[in-house]
Parts: sequence; structure tokens; C-alpha cells
Amino acid sequence: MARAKSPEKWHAILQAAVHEIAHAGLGASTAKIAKRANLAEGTLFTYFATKNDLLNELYIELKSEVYRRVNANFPHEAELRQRARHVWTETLHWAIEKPEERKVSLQLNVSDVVTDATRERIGLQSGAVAQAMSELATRGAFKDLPPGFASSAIAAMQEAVMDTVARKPRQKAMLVEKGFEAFWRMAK
Amino acid sequence: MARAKSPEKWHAILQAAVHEIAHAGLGASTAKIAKRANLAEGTLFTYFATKNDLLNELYIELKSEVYRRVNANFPHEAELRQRARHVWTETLHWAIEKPEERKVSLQLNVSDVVTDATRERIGLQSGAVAQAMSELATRGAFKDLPPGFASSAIAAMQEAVMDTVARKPRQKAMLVEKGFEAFWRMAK
Amino acid sequence: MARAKSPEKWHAILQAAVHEIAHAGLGASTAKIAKRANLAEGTLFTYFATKNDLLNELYIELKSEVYRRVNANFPHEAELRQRARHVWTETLHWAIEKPEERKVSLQLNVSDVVTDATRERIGLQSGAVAQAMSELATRGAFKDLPPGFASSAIAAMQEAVMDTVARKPRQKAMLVEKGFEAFWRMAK
Amino acid sequence: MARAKSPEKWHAILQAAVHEIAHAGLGASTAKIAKRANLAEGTLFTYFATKNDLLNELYIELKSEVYRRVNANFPHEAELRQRARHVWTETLHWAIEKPEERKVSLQLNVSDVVTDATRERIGLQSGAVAQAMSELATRGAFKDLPPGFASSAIAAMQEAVMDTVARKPRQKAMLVEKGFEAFWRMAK
DNA sequence: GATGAATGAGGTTTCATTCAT
DNA sequence: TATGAATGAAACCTCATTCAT
Repeated sequence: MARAKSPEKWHAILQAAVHEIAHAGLGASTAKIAKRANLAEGTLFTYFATKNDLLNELYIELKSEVYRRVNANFPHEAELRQRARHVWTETLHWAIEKPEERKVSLQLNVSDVVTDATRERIGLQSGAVAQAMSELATRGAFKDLPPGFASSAIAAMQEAVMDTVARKPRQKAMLVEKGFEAFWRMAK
Repeated sequence: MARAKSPEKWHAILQAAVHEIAHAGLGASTAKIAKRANLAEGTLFTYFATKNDLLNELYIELKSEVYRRVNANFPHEAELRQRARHVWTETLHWAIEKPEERKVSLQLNVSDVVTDATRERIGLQSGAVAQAMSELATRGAFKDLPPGFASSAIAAMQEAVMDTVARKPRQKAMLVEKGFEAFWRMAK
Repeated sequence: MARAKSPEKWHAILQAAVHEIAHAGLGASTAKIAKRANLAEGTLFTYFATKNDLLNELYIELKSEVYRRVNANFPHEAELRQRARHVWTETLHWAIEKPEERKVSLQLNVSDVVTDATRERIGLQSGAVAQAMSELATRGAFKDLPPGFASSAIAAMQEAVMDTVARKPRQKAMLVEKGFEAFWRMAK
Repeated sequence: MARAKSPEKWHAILQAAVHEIAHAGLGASTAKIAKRANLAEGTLFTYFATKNDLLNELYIELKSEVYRRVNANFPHEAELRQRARHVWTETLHWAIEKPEERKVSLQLNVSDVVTDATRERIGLQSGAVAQAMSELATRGAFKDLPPGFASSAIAAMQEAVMDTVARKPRQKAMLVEKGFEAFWRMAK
């Protein structure tokens, strides 16, 4: 089975899943997902053996999307501040432009459906981001904390920005900007 | 009166709900919750009219628990840094000591089951915390950002600490301590 | 138990049952009936051992109400046409004035909850009506048909009138009048 | 297509519903209906989205059955008496041959589950019957009464006959015959 | 490969009735 | 006697998954 014939249908299912889950939670039914993807109920299962598989692949896809975006135009040669800024900006723009995707990503993240294997597969894609994060981890306040904390911290502060953007969408650009300045104080 | 609606059972249901939801997600069945609370399936509904009501009351209860803890021994007269530190420490200790509660609180927060009315009721309990947060909002990096951002930021940074504690439970005390130092750089 | 202390409560229950059943069908819950009667759920069962008992007693009560009304001012000495007319008019007025009662009476009648014992007890109250009906049975078109048919026929024709009154409430008086004329053609 | 939704199963469900409702009232459970139709509980809902839908379609089906029977061999060219007699006889034979169907039809009729939309759909099928009824409405005792009364009256008198047939099944043929004679006195 | 009917376990909620208070 | 919390069976309906077509 695995990845059957049509990649369009495969994507259509994931896209439909995003929409349904954003509106109905992880309990969204495979039937509705299939219907929104213009497929028959059963067809979904020729692309994903179980709902859990679908959910895991969806999580990977969402994370990959972000990594693809961050990795494109990544300023590999720039100094750390600029690289961190790039990660910050691209990730936030993705989240702001695709609120459903972000919401689903969050729900999957706190749920137990995402397996360790899935998390590992995602880790592999981190590429240049991981490199920047590990440099960050040696600086400023982060050097007193375990490796990994810097990475959690940047994600966390992005959450704070997104929460605020949700309440003040007009100030989006400023929030992304000043948010980074706040974050950078920890790394300086 | 026939038999007073027992507060113990009310608590037993919420406690059972925490356990079940922590392990099975928000889809945890009312039947299992009731059973774990040593009650008949139907009895649950004499305490909470619907599952949604139960979930909302649970969210309020979890948040109240944190606020109660923070408000106890709150150093009202101390300077801001110390008050922020109190909020930080007490909240984190709660989350670390009660990982199931924390997990459920997160899941409820991301889901759509929590109504605006519920969020309002919770807001009312913020008390001295809200005061400290609004002072924070005028300082350091936060003064360039909208009110509310400081509050989101402290919560977000706590998340980062909790994530790290989950991976390195032994270093708990240090992580709470150094984590605050990192956070405080933004407010200084 | 049978007829416990307060006759007012006994009546309140039946009245409440009429209202609830008229709106929700025979599936109306004993809890709602009790509440509408301003009683606790359990109290209902000190007046009626089971829901079925309540329903049967209700049916008897509704039928008795009609008989009481018909028997009051019954023109015992008048000739048959006038006595039949009395039955016709009084029954119809009851049904028109108390549409909920009528509706419930109908529902109980087609359902299986009314026992034979109940139907017998009702038969005993027919009094002067039964006498008139059996006289009717020997006349006109009815004399070629079994005894009992005249009685069914008058009830049936009343149904026809009520249906029509429901659609043209303004013409109530005329419908009762002309309806009887139509019926009487069969008996003449 | 995967598997066509089988008309046999559709009918089997309605048939099973008739049986269950005749014996247990409108409260008859969908589970028992499905089981009697030799289907899994869930399958019923691929044919009828809700129990209410099932009930409404059942009502339509029962009424259609009668209309189909009446319309077959309808003596369109005959004079009114004969056409009325045809309606009378065919309807009564249906009711006598299918007592369960008749009982269910009655229960549905008195209940509130039948929607206006359903009643409209049924009205469309009345065909030649409606024509005969409206002719009837201009004659004898009926001409003093609103249109619609004649129709209610014939239905009502049929009820009277059915009641009597239920008590004296042996005299069925005679009751149908003489019953019509009684009815016709009103129309003459 | 694609379809959607079929399945039956399981979900939430209702309800008549019991019984401790 | 009156109360209403407690009960658990049963109600309606949903759903992931299978499989005949």
C-alpha cells in the first residue's frame, strides 16, 4: 500500500485532514476527511493504512513544510543573530499564514498519537536549523541550560507572538520584529 | 433533602477525568471516567450535565488550582522581580508535580471545547498575578510590545522549562532557577 | 400506596402528565412530569407505582371527565335524537376546549399501555350514554350492523368534526351542529 | 460502484419497523428493527439517516401502499357512489388484511414525528381519490360542511368499521358492505 | 485502484425506578 | 411522606475499518 498511485490524492487527503481537524479536533472522522478530499471513504485507506498512520504522516508533512520554508534561502554564511532571525521570521510567517496548519500541528503535538519514530524522522530534517540552535545553546542565558533548551525557548517565544498576533492581527509585522528583539535578549 | 450531592464524588470525577484524558486524550469516554471514579455511568451526569460541561469545569478547576497555589504566600509587598519569580516558581512546581494535570490543561487549552464564558471565569481569578504581569509589561523588551505579551511570554518560557524538565528530571531545581534568569533578561 | 395522602398532588401529577405527553408523546419522562407537578422525581412513585399505572389512571381520568360532563344535565327523559345530540355536543365541546387532553386520550387509545382492566373500568361509567347508544343501535342504518357499531360511529364522526374544527376554528359552532345533522342521517 | 444500496434491505427495514412498532409503539428501538431486518445496528443508518427519517418514510410508504391499491382498478368512469364504494372497500380491505400496518399508520398519524413535508408528499399521491372526495363534498349532508369534511368522515367511518371487524372478524364482508350503506346515507 | 455498503463496538445521554436521608 | 442522588440498562447514533463489486 504505502504511497499508492496518485500523489495528488495523497496530498488532497492531508489537506482535507488539516481542515477537518482544525474544526473538529483529532476526533474528525476519516469519512469526512475522505469526502472533503473528493474521495470515497474506503479510498483513504489505500493511501494510509490506519487513521493513526494518516495522523503521523500529517504531522511529518506539516513539520516538513516549515523546515522546507526555513531551509529555502537560509543564510548559511551569516552570523548567528541573522540565522536565528531567519528561523524566527519564516516559522512565524508560516504559522500566521496557515493558522489551520498551525492549530493541527499543536493538537498533534500535545496528543499521544505522534509516535517516537515520527519524531525521529522529523528530527532528521532539521538541518541548518539544528546547527543554529546548537550554536544558540552556547550563548547568553542558554549556556547555563542544557542543550535543547534554546530550541524549546525559541519555539515557546514564537507561541507567545502567535497568541498576540491572534489578538492584534494588524500589528503582525511589528510583533514579529519586536518579538525577536525580546527573544534575542536571552541569547545575547 | 434526599442525599446531598457529595463534593467528594464531584472531585473524584474530575480526578478520574484528568487521568483518563491524560492517557486517552479528550476523546476519553465518560463511561471510563465514571468507572474510575467508582460511580455508575449515569451518575456522572447528575454532577455534569454534559461531557462538555465536565470538560469546562475541569479546565476551571485546573486553572484555579494553579492560581490558588500562586496566590498563597504571594509576596505582595516585594519588588517585581521577586513577585515574577514567585509566579514562575509556583506555576512550574505545580506543572512538574502534576504532569497529568498539566497535560490535560494543555489539551483543553488547544481544543475548542473551552468556551469564552469559561475563559472569562478564569480571568477573574488572576488576582495579584495579573497585577504583576501588567507591571512586567511596562519593562524591558516588553514595553515595546502590547500588553498581554509579557503574560504570554512567561507562560511560553515555562513551557520551555517543562519540556526540558521532562527530558532531564534530575535537574529540575536548576532548570527552574536558570530558566527564570533567562526569562528575566527580557524584562530587565 | 395506591392513592396516597394528598389528592391535590395526585391531580397535579395527572395534569402535568397531560401537558408533557401532549408535547412529547408517551415517551415523556416521569422526571419532567414530576417537575411540572412541582414534586420531586421520586414522589411521583408514591402516588403511582409505575409509569404504566400512571398512564392507565390518566386514561381513566380523561374518560371519566368526559362522562361526568355528559352525565351532568343529561336529558334522561328526552327522546333519542335529543339524547344523542347531548352526547355529541358535550363530548365535542370537551375535546375542543381541552385539546391537550384529547390528544393524550387519542395517544393512549392507540397505544398498548391501556390494559383491558382499564377499559373495563371505563365501561362501567358509561351509564346513560350506553343506554342511548344501544337504542341508537336498533335504528336506521345501524340496525343492520352489530351492537357497538353505532357507538364507534358516533365517536368516529366526532373525530371528523374535531379534525375539521382544528382547521377552521372559527366555524366551531356550525361544525358541531351540522356535523350532528350528518351523523343523524345514519340513525334516522 | 461498491455495492448498490439494496432495495430489499430498504424494504426489510420498513417491514421490520412495522412489526416492532405495532408491538412496542413508536418507542420501538432501532436496534430491534435492524435485528429483525437481519442487519447490523449501524446498517439501518445507511438507509435512513435518523430514526425520525425512518418513521417519516415509513408513513409515506404505508399511505402509498393504500393509494396504490385504491388507484389500481379505479373505476374512473363510474358514477360517484361506485367510486366512493371502491375507495371504501379497498381501503378497508387493506386495513383488515394488514392490521399491523394499519396500527402503525394510526400511531404515526397521532404522533408529532410526521412532518408537514411528509404530509405534503402524501397529498400528492391522492389522485383520483381526492377527485371523488371533492365531489362527495358537494352532496347530501356534506354540502353544508367545509370541503375536507367528507374526506375526514369517510376515514372516520372506516375506523368505526375496523373497530367492529376487530371484534367480529367473521362478519368482515357484511360489515364492509353495510358500513358503506350507513356512510352513504350521509352523502345521498 | 476505487468505491461505498456493511459491520458492530463504543460513544454520550436518558430514563424508570430504588432507597438513604 | 417527601426528596433527589444513584443506578445501569438501553436508546440513538458515529466511526474506523473491511470487502464485494
